[in-house]
Amino acid sequence: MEKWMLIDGNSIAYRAFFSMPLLTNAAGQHTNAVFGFTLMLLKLLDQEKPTHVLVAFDAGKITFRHEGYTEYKGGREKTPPELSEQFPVLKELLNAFNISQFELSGYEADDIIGTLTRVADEKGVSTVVVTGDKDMLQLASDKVTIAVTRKGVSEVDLYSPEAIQEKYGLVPLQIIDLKGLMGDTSDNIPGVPGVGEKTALKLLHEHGSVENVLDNLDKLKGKLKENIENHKDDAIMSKRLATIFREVPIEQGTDEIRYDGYDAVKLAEAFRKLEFKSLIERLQLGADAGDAEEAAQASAAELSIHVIESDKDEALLEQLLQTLEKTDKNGLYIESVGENPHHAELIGMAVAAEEAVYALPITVLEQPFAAKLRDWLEQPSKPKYGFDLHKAELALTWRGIGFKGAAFDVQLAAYLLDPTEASQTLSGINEKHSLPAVPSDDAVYGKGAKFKVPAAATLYRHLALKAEAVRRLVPIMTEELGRTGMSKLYFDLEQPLSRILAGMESLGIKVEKRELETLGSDLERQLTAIISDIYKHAGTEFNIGSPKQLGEILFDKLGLPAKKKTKTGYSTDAEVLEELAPYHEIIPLILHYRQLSKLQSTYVEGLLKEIREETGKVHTYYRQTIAATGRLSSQFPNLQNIPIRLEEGRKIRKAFVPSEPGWYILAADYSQIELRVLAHISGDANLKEAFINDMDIHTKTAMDVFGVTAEQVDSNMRRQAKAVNFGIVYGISDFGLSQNLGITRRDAGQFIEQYLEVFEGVRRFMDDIKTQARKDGYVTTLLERRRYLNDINASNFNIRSFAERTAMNTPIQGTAADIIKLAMVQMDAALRERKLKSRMLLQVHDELVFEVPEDELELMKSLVPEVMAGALTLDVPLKADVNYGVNWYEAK
DNA sequence: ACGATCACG
DNA sequence: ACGTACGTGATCGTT
Repeated sequence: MEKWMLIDGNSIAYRAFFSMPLLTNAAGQHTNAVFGFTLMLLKLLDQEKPTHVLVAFDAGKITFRHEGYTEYKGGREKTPPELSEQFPVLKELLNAFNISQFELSGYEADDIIGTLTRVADEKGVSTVVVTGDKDMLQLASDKVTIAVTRKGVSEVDLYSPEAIQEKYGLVPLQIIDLKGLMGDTSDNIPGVPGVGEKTALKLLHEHGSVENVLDNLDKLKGKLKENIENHKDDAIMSKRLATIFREVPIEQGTDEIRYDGYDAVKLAEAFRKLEFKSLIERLQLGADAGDAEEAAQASAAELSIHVIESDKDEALLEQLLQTLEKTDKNGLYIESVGENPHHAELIGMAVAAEEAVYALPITVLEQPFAAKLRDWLEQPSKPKYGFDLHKAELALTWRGIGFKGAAFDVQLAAYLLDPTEASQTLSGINEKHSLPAVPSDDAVYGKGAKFKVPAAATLYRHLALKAEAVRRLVPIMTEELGRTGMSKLYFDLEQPLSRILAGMESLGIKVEKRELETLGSDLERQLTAIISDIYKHAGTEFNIGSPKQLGEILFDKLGLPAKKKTKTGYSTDAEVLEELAPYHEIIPLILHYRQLSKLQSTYVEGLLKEIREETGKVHTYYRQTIAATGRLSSQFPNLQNIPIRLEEGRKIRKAFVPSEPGWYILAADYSQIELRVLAHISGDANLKEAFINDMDIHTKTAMDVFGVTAEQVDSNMRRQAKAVNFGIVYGISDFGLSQNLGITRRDAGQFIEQYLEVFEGVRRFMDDIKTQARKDGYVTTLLERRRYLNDINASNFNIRSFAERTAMNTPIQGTAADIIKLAMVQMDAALRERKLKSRMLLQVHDELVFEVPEDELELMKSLVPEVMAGALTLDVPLKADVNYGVNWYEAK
């Protein structure tokens, strides 16, 4: 027997919102309407046991009811942003429930439900309609019952036609007449003034319908008669407005709203995100929310853990290897201590295979009896499923142990699924999926100064739990990547790239110690001179590097005007100092001091510390799971921020040299990749044309914005146009541009307006991407990389504006990141295929750096830009410029 | 541990 | 009216 449940989504969400206190989760997302909705849903699913469920939503603001009565729903307060931000969340949650949703442009939820109840009546299917709106009572029939929420949302009153008769003395269709007479302030339906529920009911009991009341006006008298006479048309129109339209063109069959129960894993994940702990418990959706350690012990107890410590355990090892032979499903966890994998100490590993987990200290791998396990690690054909295999591979490599055959990395997958998720720990990912708890690393090892490797047994148990968690997470995350359209991005791009990055990092780049030392002593001399000069001007010695002391000297002692303040005191940043330059001779000295001491401490001393004694190389660590846009980041040392803009700093690049005598450094960088990407994704005809003709984009922008010819563009106009282009990429605001150019907000605003008039496709993109972000709660890049924007519907202007700029910037910056990553994978393949000796060393967001032997120079000069430009075909050409020299400085 | 500052794209 | 450009990491001084 079919049983349908049709829910008026907007109405219930509204009721829930106003009946619950404002709840928020840790991410600042309001959740009260979603919570109330869920309580109602769980209760009614249990009570009614429907076989089919549909939640209908209103779509858009304009419905057919507005035709002829534009004020419909006019007086209504705007939906509070705290509520509207919950709709995307609610819709996502309904997906986790496996409940169908429907909305149709131009119609309200009422009409969709009205249409389906008509179908239900025709088919004779027993149906319950859930709403907060008594208007819907007009749909009641012997098959259709209306559940109207009462006080909050979890209690409902059920109305059958009999119940309506009993309460109002009306048949269901007369509810429309009731509304026609009394009106409805919330929908701005006027009705007749002075007629409320009581009078309307009396009139209807006597005359039956609005029309009959109007035909029998002579039977009325006094003020009532006068009011109805004067508002005849209003009454007729109000009745029309209150009538639910039951002929909505719904195409799909009702089979599509079948409800077969929720997906516990998805639902648990959704509840966890929303922090509905009580509901997780109530539905027994996962591990108890109790003590993590306790839970870990409980799950560890169920887990059979075998420790392999010496050749006495050879039988266990054999058992592990046999299991690995039998099945490709495994979970590998390799533990290292320390942030820098090039220096990390490996302390142990665990492999989960089928029902058992095997844990061992890394030293075992170096013993002869474990040679086969080492082979397994080194075999590309033996798939490994792990967590942060990139780091593991590097740490193993430094220990002389090879690693090949990475098949899936839970950390990398988690990053793609939500690149902004702060907790990229295995424990966090595990918890998010409501799997048996794994204690956090902090809990086991302690953090910061308290870090300590625990006793062997504790360590093995922890590693075993992590390996087991990996094994369980792999299929879940593989499925999630598929569901979010990111399988290709993961398997064809990010995963291959992680191997390539590990290779680049192990290779390292040579840095001339002598060159840095020479630069350093030069800086030292200059700094000594500047420091004493500064002391002279200040009349006292102080720590110039202390913003606090500097502020006191400048603003208190020397009496310079303070411009900006920070949380802790005066701001003394370069922007402030530059404004102060005309007031005192000390200012340029301080700016110069800052510049030189930065070079000295970060780039000379800092870099020297990173050079490996044995090889003279530095080995950066590219992190693939940090940047929210999909870019890489670089650490220990950061080789993505080596100075270039000022000549003094640029000299640092002279120290970066090829590792083989007679070779060259070759650097290729994309030309205007972000604006080219913008041209493609916005489809702006003008911007596309500019790149198709390979014009100087800033000059072209200046021509269009200022309305002049190429010859008339002076350097200042070009500079301003360049700033506008930057602004566009960042998600423009007039204030931001005015700051950058030192002009008024008005002027900046006019610039932007001028720009958007000429580049109208860009304007459309900016508008569309924000709308789409509000609807979906995330934005994507060309390769479907995703970034969630939780704040896109925030009520706080600042927070929301930030999210909007992010919505505009992320597809641009992120697509550019996609493209250079593609180029890296293709370049790696090209070097292998052609068996070239040249090596890819560095990536700096839009630039790739290689070391190249002389006999490959000519080839590489054409190959690299060719591969980079051809990495992805867009509607505009991509372009890469190439340079080379005996060091990185000369490759310009 | 955190904020201010400044290096890069 | 609200007050900001997007994305990172290293170093220093202060708490």
